[in-house]
Amino acid sequence: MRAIDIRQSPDTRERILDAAESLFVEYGFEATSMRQITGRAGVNLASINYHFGAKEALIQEVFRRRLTWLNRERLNALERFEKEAKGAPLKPHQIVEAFFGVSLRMAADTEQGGHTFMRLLGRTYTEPSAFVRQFLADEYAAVVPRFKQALFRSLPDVPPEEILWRFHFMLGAMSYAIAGTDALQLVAEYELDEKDPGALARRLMPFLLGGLRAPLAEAPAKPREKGPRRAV
Amino acid sequence: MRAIDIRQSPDTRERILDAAESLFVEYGFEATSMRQITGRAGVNLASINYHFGAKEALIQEVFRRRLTWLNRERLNALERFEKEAKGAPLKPHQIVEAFFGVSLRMAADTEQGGHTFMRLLGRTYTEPSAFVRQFLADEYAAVVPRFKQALFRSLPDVPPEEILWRFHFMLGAMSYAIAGTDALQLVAEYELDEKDPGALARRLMPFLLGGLRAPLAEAPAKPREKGPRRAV
DNA sequence: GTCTATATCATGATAGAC
DNA sequence: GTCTATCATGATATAGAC
Repeated sequence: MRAIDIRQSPDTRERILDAAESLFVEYGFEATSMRQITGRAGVNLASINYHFGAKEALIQEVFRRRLTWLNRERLNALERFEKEAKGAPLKPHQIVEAFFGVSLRMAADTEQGGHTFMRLLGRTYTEPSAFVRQFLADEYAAVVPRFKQALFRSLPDVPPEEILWRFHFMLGAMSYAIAGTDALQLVAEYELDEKDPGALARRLMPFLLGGLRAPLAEAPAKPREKGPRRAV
Repeated sequence: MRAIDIRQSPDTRERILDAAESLFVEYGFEATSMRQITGRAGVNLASINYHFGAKEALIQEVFRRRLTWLNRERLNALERFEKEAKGAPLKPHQIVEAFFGVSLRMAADTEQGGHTFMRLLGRTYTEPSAFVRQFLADEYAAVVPRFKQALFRSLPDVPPEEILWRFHFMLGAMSYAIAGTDALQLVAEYELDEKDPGALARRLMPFLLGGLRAPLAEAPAKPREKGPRRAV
């Protein structure tokens, strides 16, 4: 009968994951040493290898722990809307809400580490490391096709290829908006309303929808078939 | 009277910068060793320290070399439009063209390494390393205020704070679109028209403008003062 | 300016006592 | 499961001959 040591709860494994997550955001994967991680977690150096085997496996577990949940939530949200719609195509704002709204809500959670994780995730989309990229691709394999289909149905007049590009652009705007909070200071020397965690979502969602529904650009070289040629 | 050695031109210094630039994109700053750089450049290991002093200084020089030019081009483009306008506010699309169009044109240059550099730059906005962030902030100090002012004048009905957020979002969409070409495969398993270097600009610019000019979100809690309440 | 050789240090990983 | 001690490796940086 042993009392739980307060300083040790949550358990070692979880403490390592939390410490690694926050350090990866601050310094990146490569620049973060295992000594830093175990130092911040207050555990022994060897415990990382005991619990995870190697640093690479630890990195993957940091992502898996939250990403699986996040993607299930995204699918749940999408399916709720689809149930409501009873077979009709969804509205673009519903699809955007299901995918990006869920992410932004996670990013607004500064208590349980959701914010930290979303910053990390955002930076990781442009991460060069091959094994991380492969890992992300696998985790998204179940989600992305569903959202693509929903967007195609929702915007039948927009060429599918264009929709994919814009999905890509939206992902970029969001990732960067979350990950690059520091980069925000490049643009605004004074502080914006960062303290309010909901502010980002309220500002970003209209931007995303505006971009998604923007009028199409005209084809590059091919001249219009009808109507007069514009004089240059 | 000595003939120029073909294998050695351009000179050592430039070869190091080119090799470093491409390796930084592939592996990141920390993960790229000086041995890799000198290896790819075909020069001696010690030559980095001879020419640049330390790795950190090399990193800065990789950026300075192109970023100074890029930002001057951005300002030139802005000033050309302002001259044309003769004191009138610029159109949003002109400002976006001056800032992002110039970047995208550089990103389309796959011959002289502009593409490689813009990918690197995009990733670096979310770079954790403190000295890189400081360096970027200094390089942008002359440019950003000018574009902010132009945007404020161009969109007098949009609150300045909102404009800054949207500038931030645009920067994110572009950075990510350039940096995360690999992440594009997350969304589109088949290849989009990446080969055409102008395609990105043609697709991205409408998206950016659509986001920049999107209707404002309503204030969160504060109810509208005029007009009927919508039934939920 | 360029090379070889090396100093110094931090890293990821492991062996083995407890 | 947790610790100490240690290994092997690869990192940045430099000294000194040419």
